[in-house]
Amino acid sequence: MTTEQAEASGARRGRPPESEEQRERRRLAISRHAVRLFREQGVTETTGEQIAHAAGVSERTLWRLFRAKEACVEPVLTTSLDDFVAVLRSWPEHLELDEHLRSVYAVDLTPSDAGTVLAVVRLTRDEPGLRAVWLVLHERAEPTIAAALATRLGLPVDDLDVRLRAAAVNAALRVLTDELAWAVADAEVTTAALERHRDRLAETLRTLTRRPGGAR
Amino acid sequence: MTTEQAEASGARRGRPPESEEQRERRRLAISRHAVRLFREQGVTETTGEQIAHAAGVSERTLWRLFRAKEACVEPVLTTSLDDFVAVLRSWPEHLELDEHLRSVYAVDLTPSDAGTVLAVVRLTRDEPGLRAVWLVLHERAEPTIAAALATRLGLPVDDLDVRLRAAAVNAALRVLTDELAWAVADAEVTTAALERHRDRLAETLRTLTRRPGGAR
DNA sequence: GTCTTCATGGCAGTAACTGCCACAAATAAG
DNA sequence: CTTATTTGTGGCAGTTACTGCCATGAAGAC
Repeated sequence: MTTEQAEASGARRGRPPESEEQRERRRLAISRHAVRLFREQGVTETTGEQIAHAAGVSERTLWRLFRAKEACVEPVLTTSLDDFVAVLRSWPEHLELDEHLRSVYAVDLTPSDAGTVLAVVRLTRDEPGLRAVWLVLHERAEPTIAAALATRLGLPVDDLDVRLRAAAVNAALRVLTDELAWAVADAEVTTAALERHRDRLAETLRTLTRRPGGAR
Repeated sequence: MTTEQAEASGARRGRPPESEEQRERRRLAISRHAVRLFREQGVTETTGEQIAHAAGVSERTLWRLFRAKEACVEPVLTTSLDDFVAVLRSWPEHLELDEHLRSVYAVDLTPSDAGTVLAVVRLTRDEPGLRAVWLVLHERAEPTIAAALATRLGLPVDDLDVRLRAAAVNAALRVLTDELAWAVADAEVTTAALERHRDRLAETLRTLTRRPGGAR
């Protein structure tokens, strides 16, 4: 039996590959260790060996899970973006985005990780490598934002207007998350701060996501 | 005479430091070599040693001028952003931004470098390191954009609304430049393509930069 | 049990930088 | 001109961030 046939029929024979979710969970666990070390001693002062050791994994597998040292913060940072994207996906037809946001977007960030995410965002100000990761992650989320807007506006996903709106939404999310990160500084993340953040976001997105022509 | 006194009085004593413009010109010259090599053989296949040798400089001084291999494309890429920022700075009070753009923004890009810049932008699609540089450069231009908008709107530069608009303008510029880069592909950059680009940019920025309240 | 596939860790190697130092270049003062 | 002073340059050693290769263990199907 050739390999192609084995793949064609669902007949799997050896050890099954690790599930995507499991892999992501492992990456997230390592990511937390990396973030802690980066906060404690700075990025350049933290070596890959230290991260690997702290996470209880060999340096070799660390480089298999992350292409670069700075990429170790990706899983923590994406929790924030994923939450926002999830809200977009659940956007019902009969609501404007700002209304939907105010109703379901309780926290913008998984509460348990909110402080950690915002701490990393603050780190990105002085660590150029981390800033680059933050920006790349944001841009990576843009097609998903565009997809949501496209269905909403009844336009193709690659429509230029859709992409421009998605980029604007994305930029607003970035600026406001930065603002939130520095507003809370190193203090505890309060519900009030998160609500203020959510309301500002809703207000900004309201004008960006309206259907052209005004009336529904 | 102590050092502080020497600095306080303008009495300089040794070899004068290189001017900022001269340094930038040298960086740009090296940048063109790096871009050529990156296009010919890919980023990972190009070593710092090759770039340094091609530019006629030692590897040591290459690393003094650029913090990382990927940063070698910065000077070429910034020519494009600088042109746009220059237009913003010359924005007169009596015009809307789209009108101003259509009147002075002849090419968006220094003609001599337009093709090179757009080639690098296309490279950023598959080279994550270069994409990160492109995004970081864009964000670095944001405060300048915000400053122009702030004077225009009569608001402080750190005002949140100003920063949000600047980010949106910035995002639009990025999306449209990407679009232009792929529209022209590897063909010669035509005037028609550049005009279409400029008009789309003007159209998009029109709504983003209007003074609130409608009437002038 | 065997066979197959997948993940890990170790080890060697390369490339990307950094620190240090000696030297050349450029200018002012004597 | 010589001397003193400051700045840029190149060479070399050293560290760190990775990559390729291989042997080994783990997790299933048969």
